[in-house]
Amino acid sequence: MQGITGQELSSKKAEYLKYIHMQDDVVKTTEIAVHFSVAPSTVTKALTEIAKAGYIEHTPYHGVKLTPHGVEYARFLIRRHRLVALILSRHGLEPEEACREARKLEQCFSKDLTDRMCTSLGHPMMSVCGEIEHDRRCCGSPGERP
Amino acid sequence: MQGITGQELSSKKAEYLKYIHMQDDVVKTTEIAVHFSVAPSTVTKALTEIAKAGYIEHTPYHGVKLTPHGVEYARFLIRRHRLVALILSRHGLEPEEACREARKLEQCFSKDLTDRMCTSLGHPMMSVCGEIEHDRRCCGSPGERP
DNA sequence: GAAATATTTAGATATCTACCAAACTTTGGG
DNA sequence: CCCAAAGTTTGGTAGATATCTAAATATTTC
Repeated sequence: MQGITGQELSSKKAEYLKYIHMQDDVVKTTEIAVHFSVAPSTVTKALTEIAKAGYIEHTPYHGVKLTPHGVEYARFLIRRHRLVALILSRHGLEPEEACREARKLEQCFSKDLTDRMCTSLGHPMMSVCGEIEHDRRCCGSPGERP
Repeated sequence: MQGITGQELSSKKAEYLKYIHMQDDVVKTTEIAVHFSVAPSTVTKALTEIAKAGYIEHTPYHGVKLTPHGVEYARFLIRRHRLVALILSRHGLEPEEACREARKLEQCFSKDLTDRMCTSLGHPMMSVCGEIEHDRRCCGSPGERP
């Protein structure tokens, strides 16, 4: 997990990755295409690129599955989203709005910035759009140091 | 000032506009080119587009000057930048860092979001990189209502 | 007024993003 | 085992951004 910048994937691709992570099973191209209202070929192209970057395993005709690296990255993306949404909600936005606006902003937050905000917020457990999962190694969370 | 979204200009162009606003006089192409380390022709092209959008008056060979609309917009850009930097600094970033990171994020903050954060912060007068100027009509600042 | 300087124009390159249609391949149910 | 449905590949469109070089043009300065 060294060297994450938070900008490895375009925001659309990051949305795809988060979506894949949030499904239980192997995810099929069509499912993603329907969910995001785009053509299947658009999804295939994006998946190919995400796979090339090492976040998913794409078995043609059979769907995609996150790699361990992908799971780690997706967790970061979701945590980042929820932290940004939390901050927005603390500045007067309603949960819905905070979540929606966060989706526009989060792309620009680096891993480092995300971790520092997380620390400054005291590693909160809840945001306005879900739980925030912390990981020993993902940020300076409690318990990080031996 | 109705209908500002905050995304009217690309971030580079917004940087040019802010720079122009912060100079006293008419600003010359070369000056901008040197400041941002790009070729003069790059600047000319950008200025032409900014002028087309109505923010500056470009007298070829003689430099640029903000229009009233441009002044208003540049003020918004600077206020937005400083508010974002302020929030970051309140989350543990040093002034320098806050200002630098803000430059990466600010582009995504809409006028509306900016105004609401401004309100929630109590219309602060100072940020980490300069004063925050409020305007009766730019946000729900004190004194807005008769 | 000519030389030096500044600026603009024109023409290109490059990258990224996102998207679709059509042709082709695989799978899986019957 | 075949065919329709699902999925993929290929090739193309489109727009935005940002950049540069080289040539043309304008301005300034001596």
